Amino acid sequence: MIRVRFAPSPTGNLHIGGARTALFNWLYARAKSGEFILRIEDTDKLRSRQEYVDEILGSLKWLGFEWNEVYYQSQRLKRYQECAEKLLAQGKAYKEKSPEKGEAVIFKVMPQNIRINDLIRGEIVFDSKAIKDQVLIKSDGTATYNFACVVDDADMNISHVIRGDDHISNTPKQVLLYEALGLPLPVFAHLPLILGAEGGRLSKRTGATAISDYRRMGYLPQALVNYLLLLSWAPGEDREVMDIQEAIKLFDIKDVNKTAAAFDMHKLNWINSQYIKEEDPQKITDIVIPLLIERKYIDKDNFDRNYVFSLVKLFQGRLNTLAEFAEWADFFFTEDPVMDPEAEEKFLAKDLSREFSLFSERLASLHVFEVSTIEESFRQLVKELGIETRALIHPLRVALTGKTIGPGLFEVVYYLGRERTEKRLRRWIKGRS
RNA sequence: GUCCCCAUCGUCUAGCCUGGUCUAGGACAAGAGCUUUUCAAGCUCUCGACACCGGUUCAAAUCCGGUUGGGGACACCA
Repeated sequence: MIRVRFAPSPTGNLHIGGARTALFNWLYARAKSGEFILRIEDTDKLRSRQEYVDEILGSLKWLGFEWNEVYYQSQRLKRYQECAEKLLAQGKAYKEKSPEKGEAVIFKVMPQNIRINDLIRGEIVFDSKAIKDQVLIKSDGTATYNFACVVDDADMNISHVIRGDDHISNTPKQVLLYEALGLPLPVFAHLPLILGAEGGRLSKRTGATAISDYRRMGYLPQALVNYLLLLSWAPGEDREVMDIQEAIKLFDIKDVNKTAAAFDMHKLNWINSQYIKEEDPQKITDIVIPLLIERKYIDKDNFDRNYVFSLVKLFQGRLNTLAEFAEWADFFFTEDPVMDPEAEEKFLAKDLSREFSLFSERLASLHVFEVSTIEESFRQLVKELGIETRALIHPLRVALTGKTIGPGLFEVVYYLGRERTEKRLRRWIKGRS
């Protein structure tokens, strides 16, 4: 039975790198009908925080990575001490007293070559000369990372340790501990790191950090997972946008690349836009409503869901993120549109009182107010005035929305409604009432 | 500094294992065009890479060595 684990430490939020490690573990378990175990590595009492545990668990759930079991290292201290005692008794470890800190248990590293067989990288050989004696139990009685990790992976029957590249140099230390404790070795697979856009470490500057931030920015979890999937792995046949079930069929940890990949926000945005286009507009409405409430565009207890739904359909094809919806559709929710000064200068500097009031009158006299009849009357008007369509359509859009970009004008008029349209036009009509 | 990992378009990658089918394929980005009611979408096209040097071989992106470059690790953090 394949058993893999994801072992975050709750000293920060779940970030892109961690999410990718979780994804590959979870995916491998699913692909091989194995089990995915979650282990919270909270041995550092000072830096671990409950709020981070909550954030990490929440983000994993949001991404869709359900786990079979969950463990907390803080609850297993006795077990680590027990194993340390065993090594002490066998003379493989010793105690060291330091006046400031107290007594620690330290593992004796014997000179030897250590070879590990990595599923992704093949054989790697280390000389233990470069490895110092390792602290197993700190003087506060808690276990160090490398020790707790080995004891846990063995106790939890982890068959494959899939983790980031940055753990390669921990591996020989851990192998030594497995051997000293007489425990069977798991298979190791070290994933290449994810780099920031400029090639360096992933940071706030090079691409936001926490997964919960991506959620807030209006990324769909399926899209984020799909993008992460494509970093250091390719399904072949030039496939890119693919649902997770398809990925489960095609994925194998052996096919993961060795090369680090840079995180590219552009491509994430593109994939997200593809998913937004395909997603059920009802679901998008569900996601977008809290964003609108947050901006006070709608009232939490009293809003027209159907209206929001219609607008979602209007914008769905042109969004990179759902946060953009709140940004671009703002004029549907406010009393007056926020004017873009440049757009105003360009399209509304000229006096269009006559044209605007004529259009306003035509709208008022419409028996049936719908997109097609609005368009008909507009085209008729333009014809009568003998002007170009665009000469009137752009100023109208700016007057109604404050922007030069957005959905089709007739849809805008329709969903704005007769009253609000007329009110917004009136502002630009001089000397008439 | 020591140890380890890595190296194909700006970015993600296919190809590498099992040399010839590679004047290196796809996607994102960028640029141009079509369409058009703006923006976007969509469609078409363009730009653009085997890090370098040497070796093996009839033949190297592919195998070997070195150089350079990038990344990571060297805690009583995880």
